[in-house]
Amino acid sequence: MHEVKDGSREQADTEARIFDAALRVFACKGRDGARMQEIADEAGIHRPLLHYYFRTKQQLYEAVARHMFQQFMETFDAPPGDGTFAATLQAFIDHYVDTVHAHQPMAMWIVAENMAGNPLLGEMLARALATDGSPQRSMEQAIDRAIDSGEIRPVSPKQLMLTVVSACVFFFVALPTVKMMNPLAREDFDAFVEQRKAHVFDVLYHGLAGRAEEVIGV
Amino acid sequence: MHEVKDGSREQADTEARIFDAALRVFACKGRDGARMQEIADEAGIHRPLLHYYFRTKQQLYEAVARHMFQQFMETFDAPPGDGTFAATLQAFIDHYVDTVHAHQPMAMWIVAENMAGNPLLGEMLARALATDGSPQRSMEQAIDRAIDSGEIRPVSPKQLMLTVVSACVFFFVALPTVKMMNPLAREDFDAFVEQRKAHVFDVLYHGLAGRAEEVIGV
DNA sequence: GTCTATATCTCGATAGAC
DNA sequence: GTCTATCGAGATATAGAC
Repeated sequence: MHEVKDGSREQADTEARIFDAALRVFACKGRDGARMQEIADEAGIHRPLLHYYFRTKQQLYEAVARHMFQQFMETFDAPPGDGTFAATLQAFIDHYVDTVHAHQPMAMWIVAENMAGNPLLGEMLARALATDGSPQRSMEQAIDRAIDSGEIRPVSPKQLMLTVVSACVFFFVALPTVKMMNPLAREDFDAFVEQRKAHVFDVLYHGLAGRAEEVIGV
Repeated sequence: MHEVKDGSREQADTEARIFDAALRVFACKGRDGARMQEIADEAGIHRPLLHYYFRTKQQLYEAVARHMFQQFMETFDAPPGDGTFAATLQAFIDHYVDTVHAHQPMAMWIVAENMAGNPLLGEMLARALATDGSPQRSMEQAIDRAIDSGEIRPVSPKQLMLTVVSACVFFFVALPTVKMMNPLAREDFDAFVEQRKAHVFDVLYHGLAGRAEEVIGV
């Protein structure tokens, strides 16, 4: 911990660099599609070091998968709003997008795992649901309360949750296509992300039609 | 074409069965993650037949990729509505979901291709944008017109397109997770899909807040 | 057109020098 | 802890019998 090696500080944490590289490669290519060579290149080290630190590809994958699942669970831990559902929804959207933005490989890994049909994600989810209770549960309850109180119209909480999450995540797993179709996304991605958070809340909460019968001046 | 072989009609179109199997496997696992053996198993034939019909894995992949890109382009060919933007949006959502529902591997392939960062999709898209003009262009124009006419509030057309597509596609690339969190999705998927089409239109067009100042009786 | 057998190459994993 | 060299398993691709 207190060893200081002049200019070559990077080598100090080879394990972390391998882990980080594996995160990206496994997320993008999936467990079977990933190549140990590619992970080594990404980490800037030679292949045998992967085995020195993590024995096998499978063990490296599982370590990475556990980490990404933790990050996935965090996406639902939005700070509470100020009482109104509008604030709760805005906070949820902001937190969701920010978390995925900070951990893009996690989003890709979730999708890759789903598409490949690996049992690993399902097992982790089943365990999480059994212990913590459904992670997205508190948001669904907030939706129910908002409907009961009359703040929002009646909608299916599960469908709404899916819509919100879809709107917050999908563009991260289709980035090249999105950037090709939206100049802002390729020229200033951070600005695009901020615009997106605002848009998603705006269109979901207020809708496109807005208040057609709105009385001017009220 | 007119050869009739008693009970063994299945063998007639081996090539199509290989193609169809390759569609599913490449979509789920990506180009590098897919195994020729798995495709052969999925098609119910022996491995060498894959090479008899398509020479190499790469050629087989490119053939299915071209096919899936065609299907992707079709997702934007929604029938015109009856003039109102509401009808146009509803028609777009219905068509989008139905097309992806009918061609689920296509949706997974688009996402896998994006995540892997293969240049193939980018090249196909660039060519399509250069010739046909942007595929989603007509929908964006419809949004612009609806804003100008005052039918809907001003929103970014590109953000709205992304939101609509996200809401229509994402659940297909995260099916196991969605089914784990939504009983209807696993017990009656077709009913779930219909519910989803209705929900997406409803929440996007009317919004959650609805008409807060709505005057009863108007 | 379809199978069996086999050649070739890539990838994961280990041994051993430094 | 990191590199070079190499083994063995698994994957793609082909040859040749039927």
